[in-house]
Amino acid sequence: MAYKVKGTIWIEGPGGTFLGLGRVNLLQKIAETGSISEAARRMNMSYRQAWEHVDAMNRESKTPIVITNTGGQGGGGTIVTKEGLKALKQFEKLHKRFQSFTSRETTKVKL
Amino acid sequence: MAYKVKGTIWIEGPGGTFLGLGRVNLLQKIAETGSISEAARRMNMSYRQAWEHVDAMNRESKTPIVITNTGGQGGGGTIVTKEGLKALKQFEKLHKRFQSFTSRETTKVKL
DNA sequence: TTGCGTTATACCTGAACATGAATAACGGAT
DNA sequence: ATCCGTTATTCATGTTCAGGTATAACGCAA
Repeated sequence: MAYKVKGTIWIEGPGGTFLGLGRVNLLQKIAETGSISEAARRMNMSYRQAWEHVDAMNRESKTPIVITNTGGQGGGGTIVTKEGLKALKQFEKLHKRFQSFTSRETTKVKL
Repeated sequence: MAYKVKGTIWIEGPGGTFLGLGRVNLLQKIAETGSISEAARRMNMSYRQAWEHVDAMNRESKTPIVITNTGGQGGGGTIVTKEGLKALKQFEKLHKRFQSFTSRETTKVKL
């Protein structure tokens, strides 16, 4: 069986993508480190790209996904809200079900 | 429910993408018209892009998906093989099941 | 007031990618 | 031999996109 069913999946809000796999990974790193910069560094992602993801997520969400603080001890930081963690967990489950779907479909492909 | 689960899906061969929604639409048009050029015209796709899709499909398939003829009455043309039609139908079914999956998952999203 | 690390934003440049134009090759019909 | 519409391929160009740099704003600590 040389063929594989592959795909990508995401949750879309009224104005565009809300949550995808990349953003979920980023959210996890932010939750761990409390910092967008540090999360970006660990993922080998530019700060700018990370910030744009964060900004887009907040724009697509009624309730904030992360709360950022500028200035203060350590320069500031950002925390992932309760709603952010909830969305994160929901996407993880969705993604697992999607992975089941693709591998199940792969076994069905007869070419 | 403002959020929707969206995604894309495709069948991948050893060397890259074999069949996706765009290629399936193109295959259908080729089967109808017997011509890559005419199919491209009807889809508002450049001939080059259409030809590259066709070439890639044949490269990723053990048995040819389309057979092209250059020269002759009408300048030539291309036909979709039996295996091509089979692959086309299989992808259509896969895509329908994927659409069911995403709409089912959309109802599960609680944010 | 100065220093610090973070958030926030603008700008520039190089690379990847899509597009369109141009052209050759082909082979049956007239 | 010439014409025709198609397949097949190359080239130049334009446009989007990621990357890096640079810099301002912020607010607490010393």
